[in-house]
Amino acid sequence: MDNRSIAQSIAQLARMSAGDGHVGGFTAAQWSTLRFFARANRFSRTVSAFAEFHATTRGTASQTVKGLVSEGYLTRSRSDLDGRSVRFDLTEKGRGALSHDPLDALSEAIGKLAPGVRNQLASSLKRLKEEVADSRGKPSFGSCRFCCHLSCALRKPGGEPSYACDLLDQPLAANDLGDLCVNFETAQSNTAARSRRDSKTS
Amino acid sequence: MDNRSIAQSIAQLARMSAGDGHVGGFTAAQWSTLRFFARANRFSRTVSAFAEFHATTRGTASQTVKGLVSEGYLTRSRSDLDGRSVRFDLTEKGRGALSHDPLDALSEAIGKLAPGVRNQLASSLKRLKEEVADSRGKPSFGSCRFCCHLSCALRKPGGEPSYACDLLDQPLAANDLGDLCVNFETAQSNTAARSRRDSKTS
DNA sequence: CAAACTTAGTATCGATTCGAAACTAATATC
DNA sequence: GATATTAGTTTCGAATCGATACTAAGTTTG
Repeated sequence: MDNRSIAQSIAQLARMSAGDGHVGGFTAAQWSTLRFFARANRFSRTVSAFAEFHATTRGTASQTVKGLVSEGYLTRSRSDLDGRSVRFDLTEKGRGALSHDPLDALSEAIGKLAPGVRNQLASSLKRLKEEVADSRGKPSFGSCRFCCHLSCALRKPGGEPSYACDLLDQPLAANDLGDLCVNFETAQSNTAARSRRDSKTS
Repeated sequence: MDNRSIAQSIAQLARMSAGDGHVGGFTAAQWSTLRFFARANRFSRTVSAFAEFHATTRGTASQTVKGLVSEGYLTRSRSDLDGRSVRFDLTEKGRGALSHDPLDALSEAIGKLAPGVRNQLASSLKRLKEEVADSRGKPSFGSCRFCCHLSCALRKPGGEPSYACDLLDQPLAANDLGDLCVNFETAQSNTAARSRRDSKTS
């Protein structure tokens, strides 16, 4: 089986699972939006981050988000620190909608894999995501748990550790370590993210 | 990493790679169409099969195919055996267009994986595709090589083997064994395909 | 063998999505 | 303080989507 066939399998699998049109009252774009805002951390629940994640323009992303806000699945709130920034949060209604996510068919199939195979798959996908994102000069959206900007400190010996993001200089709750972040970066080869960031802070 | 996150990774990876809008002069739907007709065997290069593969309706699929025919990337020819059936074949122009496939970024990333990891990935994806397709009662589009309808005969001892499809009762060239087929079915659990077929031939 | 049904493909419709580009407003940089 | 950048929105036309209705060829069935 050649590389192209495998790549096409991934594309087909995604298409098959997400459905492309209306499933359960939402379009594919809307499902993707709900999923993103359910899994993104508080630094990443913005139109821009979602546009990056979804590989679309901010304009298109804004439209989709706007629609979901007006239907009560997301709430809109301005940031105190940056007057330009707007954060969107999933409402209870939004969280409820995700219990009928068409992607669950794929999740269940993944759950049936042997644990070793499943983990191998997860790590391969992570690797591919980083590779492709890097080649396009885009962020790959990983979780803080595997990010090089995560720092961990022990307040008192034997106590529970406290976490923080070195890049944004913000505290992180243990619960949030699995959430997606736009600023995700690995210690290794994330050349794209590095150059993107360096050009900013130079 | 939970099953949902892995599923979302697959969706994101596909989206990231295929791009969603115009890349290199083609829309996402057009790229997907070109890719399908490049890899499907002669029994499967139809509007219906493509609609199944692409998880869309025949109407939508017909539109996309029509556009590519009028632009010279596909040719249209009626079947001799079944007057309803129409087959579409990639032209040289179409084949040339695929040399700039945006999915190649993903293919290359896959090529960088260690051989064992790569094969494990391929087999996991195959498994997932079958599982999800089965749960939706749809075909999963595998290649004849792994299909339970493939039969192999040795004409003369020491000579090259000849292949055929037991289901359609048609000969298969050795070259075509890797192509995608709508009628793909494994010996194991393909209950959906079986019931679909059985209800037809009962 | 003819009526009823199924299958393959096409056409048309309105809703939605898409990217591109123009725009507002807040923040950075120089 | 002028200029550039960033976050988000709006508007536009083109393309896609699913739903539905349709034609024509093949199958089943009574």
